[in-house]
Amino acid sequence: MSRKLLVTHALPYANGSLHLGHSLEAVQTDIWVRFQRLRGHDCLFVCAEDCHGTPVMIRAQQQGETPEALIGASAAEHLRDYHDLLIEHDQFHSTHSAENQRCCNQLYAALRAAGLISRRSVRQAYDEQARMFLPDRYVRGICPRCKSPDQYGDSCEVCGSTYAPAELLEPRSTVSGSAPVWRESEHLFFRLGACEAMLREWLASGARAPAVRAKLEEWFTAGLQDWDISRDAPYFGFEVPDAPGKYFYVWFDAPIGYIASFEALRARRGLDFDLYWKSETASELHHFIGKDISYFHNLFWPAVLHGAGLRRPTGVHVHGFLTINGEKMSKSRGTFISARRYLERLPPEPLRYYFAAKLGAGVEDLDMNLDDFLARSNSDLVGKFVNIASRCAGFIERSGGRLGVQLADPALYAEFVAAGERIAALYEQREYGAAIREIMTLADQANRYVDLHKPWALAKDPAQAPRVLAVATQGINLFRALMIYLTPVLPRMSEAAGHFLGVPVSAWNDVATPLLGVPLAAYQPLATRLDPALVAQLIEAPSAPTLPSAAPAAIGGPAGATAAAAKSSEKAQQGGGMIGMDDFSRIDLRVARVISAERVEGSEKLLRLSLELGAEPRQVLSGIRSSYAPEQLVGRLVIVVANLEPRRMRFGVSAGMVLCASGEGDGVFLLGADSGAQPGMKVS
RNA sequence: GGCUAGGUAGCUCAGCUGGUUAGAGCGUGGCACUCAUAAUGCCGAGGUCGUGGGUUCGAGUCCCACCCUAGCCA
Repeated sequence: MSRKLLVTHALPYANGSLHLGHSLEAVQTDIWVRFQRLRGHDCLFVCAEDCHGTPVMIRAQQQGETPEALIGASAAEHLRDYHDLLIEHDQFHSTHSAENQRCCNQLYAALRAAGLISRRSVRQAYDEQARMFLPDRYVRGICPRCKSPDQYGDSCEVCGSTYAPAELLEPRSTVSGSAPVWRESEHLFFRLGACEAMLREWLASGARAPAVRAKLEEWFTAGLQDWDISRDAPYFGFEVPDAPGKYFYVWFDAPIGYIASFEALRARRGLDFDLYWKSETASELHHFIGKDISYFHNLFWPAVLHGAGLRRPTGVHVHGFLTINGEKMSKSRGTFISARRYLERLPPEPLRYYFAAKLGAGVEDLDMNLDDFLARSNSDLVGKFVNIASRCAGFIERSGGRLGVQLADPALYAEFVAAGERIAALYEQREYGAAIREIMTLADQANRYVDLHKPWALAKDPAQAPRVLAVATQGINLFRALMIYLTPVLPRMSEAAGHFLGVPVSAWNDVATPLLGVPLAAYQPLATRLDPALVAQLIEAPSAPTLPSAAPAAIGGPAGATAAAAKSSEKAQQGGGMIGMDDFSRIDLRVARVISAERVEGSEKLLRLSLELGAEPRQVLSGIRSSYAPEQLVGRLVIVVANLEPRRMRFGVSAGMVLCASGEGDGVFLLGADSGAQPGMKVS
């Protein structure tokens, strides 16, 4: 029976580029959507640009443009990233839209009518110079607990304690730099506490990861607090209809953007609103989100929907965060990878495959180990899966280019078909990793099958020609079954395979009927190995140092350097791994003299070097302790990468890299300069 | 700081309600094969299951403490 589903992933915020964490969520959602469609269900997939709030307003001011211009450019960039990641939204809309304003007003009116809105006064930091109220993140000062300087108004990054901005010592506004004053202002509150019984009932209804359930239980125990849904002018957002000068808080209007995006789609396709949003409807609503916004989606959002007389979500699917090589993604650690940086270098499907192979239904963080990524893509995808088609295609071609009329081993094929339901159940439960393991086990079986029947040996005897064809036909059909199962993950490859097979993959159930007697197109490689050099480039720090921004939420604006980097990396790809002079000249190599060297306490590998390079001595942490004693180094001339982005390590900041040679065996060997060279000289 | 989760072979992960010699894939060593994008098949090596206690006939699996990582604290 065909289900009706509406699916979303979290809205990207208009104040930064998408990174691989966003990509993970989009890919997870897209795979589920494509899977549902392949199973014959009616599945809509909507998303929108999240446009409102103080960060967007301030950033637009800083850049001297209107918020509308900024969010337009951001939406265009995000949409292009999603497109290139093969994310297939039915609708990508905007929270700054007529539809969303209408929806916000309607929901607000309904909540007010239901008695779920209250008003009360709050005391808040106010910047008299900028003439605006300051969100907690825009007040910085000394932590009241541990006295660390320059901490946010809501929590200390050093000691981890949380507090109110008023407790901060020597507070100042990050907008104007002035000391804030405290002012009263009347705000609107959503009475979440009144929804507890309903929420408990709703939470009990759906399947949820144990970790999510435990966390929600904790929130209930702590008591549900009313939620401030208004902000004072100036604010970039929608004005509250019955409260002039007050605006809906961005987190109020953002999830309503899901409805607004649906509305835009409804207008285009003539859909039925009630079928998707009316209370008690039989259609399904699924949200895919990160664990950081579980509170909003598991408490506020269903409460707002229900309070306004609408349906609640069928599922809120929470995923963990993406780490890179075991580390949190961050610019200062050099592990920040934007979606564009990836897409400029590598195709989307290996990434989709890698994410799928590691995703489960739980909230555990997922590590993208770049060596693992390379190995998995090359060995699983190319070495074992695509290889099945590749090794059989030649036999078909030499037998006349047409598949045989029957399978050599129907029982084995039936096993592949039977596995389909198990795999489908895993996709449905979002246990993609388990599904992929299942599929790759089948791929191993397929390769073993071909190995066992040795068509290349049979082909030496012309009398065995029918047998050769039958074995190759079997192999191609096993490949096709797996390609169907991988279609949600690898849509583009599936299309190419459809071209090769002469029949596109159109439904999960295509697997029930083996492909026989039809001509095959000439085989073209369906995937190629990833170039390790390009994978390694993913974590290189951006060449142009990014300017520190006053807006704390500005985490990844479109860097000016990316266009140039794109160009040169394109060249690099075309030139088969060669780089141009441009690329080389971006690396600032310098001669430096070692002033002092010492072992780093607590590390087995590192030496702390102080280098004479320019006016200031420079600290570099170098992993050469196994080969050099500190006293051997003092006074030596070495070569350093001078413009490497400083990297914060557990033992301090390392500002540069000392060049060494190393090979397969033990030992690293320092590069030096002949005598006469002076510290600071450029190496070229 | 409080809370929620995770810490299992070089890497990434499975291990259900505690029960015989802890599994898989990748990587690695050897062999075979040569149809296939140096692909594939077979065989092998690799783990005191974060640390320290405890419960039990028996613990990766339960309890306690601690360490490390991530998220949340509206």
